[in-house]
Amino acid sequence: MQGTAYGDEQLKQTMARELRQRLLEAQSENRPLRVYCGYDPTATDLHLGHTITMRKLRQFQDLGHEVTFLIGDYTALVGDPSDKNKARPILTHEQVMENAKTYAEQAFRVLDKEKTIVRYNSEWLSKLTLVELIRLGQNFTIQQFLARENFAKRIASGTPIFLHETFYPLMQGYDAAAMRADVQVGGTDQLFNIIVAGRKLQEALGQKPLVGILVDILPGTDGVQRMSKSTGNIIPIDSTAQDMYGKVMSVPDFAMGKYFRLVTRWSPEEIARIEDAMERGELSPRDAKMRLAREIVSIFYGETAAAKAEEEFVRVFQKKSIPDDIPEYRLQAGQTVLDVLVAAGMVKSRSEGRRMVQQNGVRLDGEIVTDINMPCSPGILQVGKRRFVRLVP
RNA sequence: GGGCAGGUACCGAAGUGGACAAACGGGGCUGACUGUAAAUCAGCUGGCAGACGCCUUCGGCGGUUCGAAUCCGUCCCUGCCCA
Repeated sequence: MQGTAYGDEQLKQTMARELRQRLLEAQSENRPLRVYCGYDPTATDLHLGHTITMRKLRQFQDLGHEVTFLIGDYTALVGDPSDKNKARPILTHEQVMENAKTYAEQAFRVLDKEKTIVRYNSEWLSKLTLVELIRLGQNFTIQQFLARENFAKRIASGTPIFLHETFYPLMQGYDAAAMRADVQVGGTDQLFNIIVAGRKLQEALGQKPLVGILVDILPGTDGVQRMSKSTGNIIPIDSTAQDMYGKVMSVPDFAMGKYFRLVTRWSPEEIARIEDAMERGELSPRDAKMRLAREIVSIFYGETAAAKAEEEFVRVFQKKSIPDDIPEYRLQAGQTVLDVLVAAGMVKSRSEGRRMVQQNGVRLDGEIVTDINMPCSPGILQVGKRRFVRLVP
């Protein structure tokens, strides 16, 4: 149960006890536990936040249990109201499937591809009839839904709650029943969906309620809000080692503890050692964060790539030199610096390019560019701290 | 279905006939300082031109007016109260 967060000691104990029981049963029946976690493809990229549950799944997998990576192509149509203070934008099934394309592949950076079952919840949700839905709904009261903090807040602030949003927990709960799951993994925001909805529906359908494994939520690169594509604070899995290293370094110090605990392979003892050393001033927070960044990158890209990413980071940001690989842009005759900024996609518009120059944010071979109309010569063009393009004739 | 209140830029929120590309705050970006951290300070934050200026934008459409985010009509959407 390490790394879990229930926010309620009693629930944690109940779940721990049930998990033990369930393991014994499975053993005596000589079968693995059926474990799953669902991921709604509301965006294209999986990010570090998703990997917490994925690594929990991996642990089960390594212990010989049956793990399902469930793609919530149908639940994504509704949008989970759990973590939002407003309704999600409506996606079409086509958009969802487009997003889903790369989901499983990205997940295999953590999960064992050979041992993972990938399923889509449209498999059973698309066949659910209205009568069946009505029956599911009979297990819940409006009050139970309204008692949830996020709905209560929306009521208080006059923000709409659409009826279809209340279907979400039913749908997710039905997933658990359809798969006859023994264990479901999810973030703490899934408490209602897993513990209230999932378990209840399984019981209603004559199954033994599953054990919920709830893990803590990872904050994004701003250190405060949960990591989420729509907040724009994600560290994507499908990126580069350098990018991942840099993004981890940009996480505020105060959020490091969460990262230590949620996305490294470090033991609680190792984490305690690092935190003590920082506390006593023996380890600078920057160095601790570099260790963190290297650890995280090596999980996804291997130790060699992580070391390389670190070197690159030191070179570019600590020694202020230029990165190793930078995209090239072929200069055309008569182009000014401004033309190139726009043509090479370094700025969104000519106006933005002008602003960058005015604000001393543009450099050519390290020299600050002061004249937008300066004819551009080959060299390294830099915008801000991290946008580089090599200009070639 | 009825009454009332609303729909403004990425978000929140002012503006209620001209000085409005639209106050202010958040977010974002750039610069200074740094450890690509935090905090702080300064600037920028629709597009084209960058000198004047021009174009697109204030839920949609249509009107009134020399001139509309602001007035009128109509439609769509949301909240609250009533049924």
